[in-house]
Amino acid sequence: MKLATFNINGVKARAEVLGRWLDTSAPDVAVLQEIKSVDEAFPRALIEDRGYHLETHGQKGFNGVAILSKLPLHDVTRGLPGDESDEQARYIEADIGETGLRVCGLYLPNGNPAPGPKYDYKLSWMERLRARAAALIAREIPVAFAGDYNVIPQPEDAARPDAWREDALFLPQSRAAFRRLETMGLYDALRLRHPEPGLYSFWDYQAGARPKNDGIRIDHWLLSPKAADRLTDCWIETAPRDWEKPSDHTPVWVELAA
DNA sequence: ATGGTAGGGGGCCTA
Repeated sequence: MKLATFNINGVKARAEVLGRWLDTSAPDVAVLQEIKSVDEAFPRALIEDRGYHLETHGQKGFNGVAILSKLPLHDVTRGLPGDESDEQARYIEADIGETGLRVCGLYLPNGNPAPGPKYDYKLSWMERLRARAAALIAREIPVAFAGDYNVIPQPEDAARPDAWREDALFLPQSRAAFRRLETMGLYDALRLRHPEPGLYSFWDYQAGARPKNDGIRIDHWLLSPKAADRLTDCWIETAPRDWEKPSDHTPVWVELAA
């Protein structure tokens, strides 16, 4: 079973890219971030006409996540538990068919400028994610947390780490919170298979970042022990970043044994 | 040190 995470940066602006990607790469499951659409305006036919089940958690203007799957989606949860006052649409969970796998799609807050209230929100959101992960890991089921974490875990995850030293994506507290997810028993799938530097999932639209390969790795799959046991491969699909009218992110994949 | 690009919504915010 092949699963991908893809920050598409606007589902309506990305209809052509998304359709082409589903047709050619054919994920069994995909989580999408930054759909930037309310649920009623989501172009469902784009997904459903290709044989996918679809669950969305959108809001007006920005943020918004979705999960699509060839197998039916069960027990869908919208919103990250832990703060009833949080109205930002950044999190969705669902069980995949009868596989026993639970997939969590997340769009972690950017956090800039730091310090400030946006950075405080990022760190508190990461603490809520840690608590949610602990609750799901305690069930001893395979769980996969995938999405745009807006965290550069290590210097080798950026072409120019020094340019990010003061950025919320690379500040020590952000990296420590990400490491905390790993030390509690979640595995960074890409690093289980690929220790080499220079693997990126995001290139800014500005300043020719893509042709210069001035990228960062911020889209991740974190796997619970039982999900990591099923991992057979993990890779970054760079081609869609070079298609016409691309997202600034590109898909990151895992293959899990059924 | 600045500005460079993109999407969405509506005359600016977020990234």
